[in-house]
Amino acid sequence: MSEKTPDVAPAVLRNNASLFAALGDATRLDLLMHMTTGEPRSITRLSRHSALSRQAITKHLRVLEDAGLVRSKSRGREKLFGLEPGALDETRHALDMISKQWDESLARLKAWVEDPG
Amino acid sequence: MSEKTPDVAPAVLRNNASLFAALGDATRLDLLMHMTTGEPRSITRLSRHSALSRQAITKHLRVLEDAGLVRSKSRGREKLFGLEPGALDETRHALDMISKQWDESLARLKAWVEDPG
DNA sequence: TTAATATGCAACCATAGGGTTGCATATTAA
DNA sequence: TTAATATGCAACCCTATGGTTGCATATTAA
Repeated sequence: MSEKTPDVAPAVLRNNASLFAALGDATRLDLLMHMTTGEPRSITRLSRHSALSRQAITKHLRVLEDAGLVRSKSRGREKLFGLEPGALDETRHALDMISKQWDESLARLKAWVEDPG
Repeated sequence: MSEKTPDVAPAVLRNNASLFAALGDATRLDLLMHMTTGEPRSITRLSRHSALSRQAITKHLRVLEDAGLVRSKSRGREKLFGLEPGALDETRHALDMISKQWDESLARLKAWVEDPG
């Protein structure tokens, strides 16, 4: 740490690892997108969009729920999944922060960046 | 697809899966944060911050590079890694998009959201 | 009551992911 | 030329992850 820049954007980002990991799967992103429209859906219904088994979808939904991206509610024999409000806010904020640091850092290193090879 | 809402925010997000996956690891987030300060660093230097072996760090750096988050340049016997400008922009944009959809969707379902359990 | 539907649970499988160590090779410093 | 430094490559290991199938159980519809 001998830089002139103080260590902003510290451990913050690190805490988002599991959230990013949850987003790091195409099937789960598909599920999220389907949920981005209309009312909460049952597991069976969400499974219809996919070629995967219901169990596979169930597991993915659990990952999303653990990551706090999704919330579930049991209604009768079915379990409805919907989006968790504000779940992405924190992550977006973290990304904005690091992105800002990024730009500042790069501005200082313009010369190297422009002649990388 | 019998909803009244058209399927916006389509495959876009899906394409970011590998990028999110790359961000979904604490070690890699640490590396990124270290790179967010100062000039490009060699593998050995980046390894010093961690308890992991140089090889482990090398692998992580490769993942970051494949995801387009980082760029490397060989200088003499060492390989320097630095941030890839604008790498996060696309992702941030995708997140903003889905987040917007999210909010709209949730607004429509306020009743359910307010009484989840 | 009976049949159909929606899940949950558990056992299993194969592969990808994260780490390590040892050895070879290219640069740079003495 | 020799020694030290920075990487690359490859073989292994163990565990997590993503999927499957079969069976049990709770609800709802006939």
